[in-house]
Amino acid sequence: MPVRAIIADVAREAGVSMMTVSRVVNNKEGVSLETRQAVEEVILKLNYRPNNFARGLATKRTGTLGLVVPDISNPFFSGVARGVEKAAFADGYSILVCNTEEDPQRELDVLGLLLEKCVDGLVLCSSRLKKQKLQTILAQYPAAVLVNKQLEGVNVPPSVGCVLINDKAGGQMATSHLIKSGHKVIGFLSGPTVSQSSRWREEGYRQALTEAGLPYRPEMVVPCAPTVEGGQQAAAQLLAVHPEITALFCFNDLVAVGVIQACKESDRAIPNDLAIIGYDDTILAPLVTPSLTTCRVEREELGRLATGLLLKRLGGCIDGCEKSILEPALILRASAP
Amino acid sequence: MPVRAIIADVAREAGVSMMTVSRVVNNKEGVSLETRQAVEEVILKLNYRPNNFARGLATKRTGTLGLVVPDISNPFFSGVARGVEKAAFADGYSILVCNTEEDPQRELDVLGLLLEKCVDGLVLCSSRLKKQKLQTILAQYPAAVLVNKQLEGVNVPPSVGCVLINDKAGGQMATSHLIKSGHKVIGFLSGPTVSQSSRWREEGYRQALTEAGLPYRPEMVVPCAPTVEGGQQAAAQLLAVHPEITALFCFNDLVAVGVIQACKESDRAIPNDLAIIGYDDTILAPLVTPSLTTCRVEREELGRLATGLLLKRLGGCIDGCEKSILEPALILRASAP
DNA sequence: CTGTTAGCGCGTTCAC
DNA sequence: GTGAACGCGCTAACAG
Repeated sequence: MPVRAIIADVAREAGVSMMTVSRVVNNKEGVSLETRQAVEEVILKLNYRPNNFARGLATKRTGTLGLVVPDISNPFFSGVARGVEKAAFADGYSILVCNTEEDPQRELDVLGLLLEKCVDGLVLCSSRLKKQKLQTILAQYPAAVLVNKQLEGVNVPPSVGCVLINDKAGGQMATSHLIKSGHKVIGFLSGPTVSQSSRWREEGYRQALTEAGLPYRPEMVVPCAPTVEGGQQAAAQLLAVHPEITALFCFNDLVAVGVIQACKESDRAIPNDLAIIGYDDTILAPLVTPSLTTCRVEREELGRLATGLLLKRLGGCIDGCEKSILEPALILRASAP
Repeated sequence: MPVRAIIADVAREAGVSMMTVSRVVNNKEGVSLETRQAVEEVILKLNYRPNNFARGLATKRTGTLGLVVPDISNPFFSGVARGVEKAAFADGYSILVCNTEEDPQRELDVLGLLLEKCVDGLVLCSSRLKKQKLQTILAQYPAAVLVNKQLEGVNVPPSVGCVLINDKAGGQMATSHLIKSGHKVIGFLSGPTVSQSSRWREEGYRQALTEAGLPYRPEMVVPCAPTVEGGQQAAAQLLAVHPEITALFCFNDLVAVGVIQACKESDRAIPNDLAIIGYDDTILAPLVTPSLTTCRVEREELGRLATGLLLKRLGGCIDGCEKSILEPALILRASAP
């Protein structure tokens, strides 16, 4: 690796002071056109690049954002990451990505690490930390935005914002669609019991039933692992006990695919014997057979929203931008037309 | 945000010099047990965290690696990213992730940006840059590893390594499997013509045919967009012209799914009328109907390999670790049992 | 075992 | 319009 030119090299070569070079690099006023051009030539010639570290030391700004996700290989979070990266890059920031592996201790570790790296701001997705602990940590950051996790109460640092998915609306939308199609007995495979999203979706499911004058029956709501297998097992059991069910709303697309497989085994036709609605609109949804009706969550948009909020805060806007809400959209396909 | 304690604060509070604090923080020798404990207490009390920037300025090491991918939301690259992050984190590094959006200019931009951020090393996936340009840039990095791109010749900087997928073996494996199953007329939907991977897979395809004494017929190899639609169109056309084809090897799983859809339209039974093999083993493969036989590429492993190579180089090992090769594995499912 | 000195590369303050 | 001096927070090299 060739030795890198530093600002002093450029200054010497151009016969000016370091200060002048600095002004040119940062596009500041107070340099004559000729001087500026001369310096720029030397910069090109020496292939000079300012050292972001030294700059950060002097300015207290690093131009780096932290992004913490449970697992970057999960399509949901990689979609969010894309949105974050796009928005951040457009504003001159780069992002430091860390996985928590769903492990609270590791989440603590990476949060500490990002602090040492002096990120200007933080986007934290689906935190597993307790509110108390989370607040303490977030307070050390210049600014932070939580995705998919609500933090409420008097002790929330003013620098913390959040972006949420309107899961209640999603649940309601899906359930209403099934009701409008004539279904009267609708089950909900609700995913992990610890999931906040699951609760909100159930809330929407429940409200749709109530508004339509249909009974809410707790035995129609069964938790399951958020996987194909989880959906398959839960559906098989539920349908065995309650064959009167004609439609299932599912926690996510994977669960819905599991239901499709269960139907194949039990020889049920979709959507005639059983209508199915998933959640997320992953790449799977249009490709499985039959294609899946699902609630679309714009993952990139989620990342963009979060980053936008964060950048606003970094720009000085502290109040009035504490929360954004992303609305899901129902995408109709063959499994519940 | 509370003001952050710095090393001087700790030193003052503990009644020692900054140097002693530094030694404690970095677990260096030369500090008595009591002093060490006293300092550690103050560190905890003040919640002191070293500033990685200042440290980097002094040591020339930042503890940060750059990861450049075409698109982090592409499951292939997010899988790789996971592997990179895991391996990096285990060694105390964090990663700065940038997307190129398949745009060479943007690739140049992010490569420059990462240079300014003083990353210790770089993992660059599927570069679209010309060799000449790439070499010039990579030479400025302390160390770099290319994924899925070969860089050969005398001018390759010694600090550059690469990790490749044995696509020829993959193509051969898939084609041989079809031949063993009795197929004699096998087509190849080869994906984008610019793809290096595509060429290697075709090479393997060709070799398998030749070894089995079957003719290689160029008209059986048709390029297509690496998408479901691309596969569907290409398959429809190819099968219309050459109905004698009984098996298709596809550039990737998406293309294979397109072929499945084409078969549905033309009422061909899979695998009886047409056997299909995909590539990558994405999440889709086991879930579509029929499930897809495919060449699995361990994406996380790819990332781990790349990072391992990079870290070795950073550790000083310059020769003898310039190349790693990842072997794909044939996963048998219903589309070509 | 511990502290002092110097400097990493850059931007800010104030002079000229 | 330009430059010199100082400091950001930390560590390497050298003293004590």
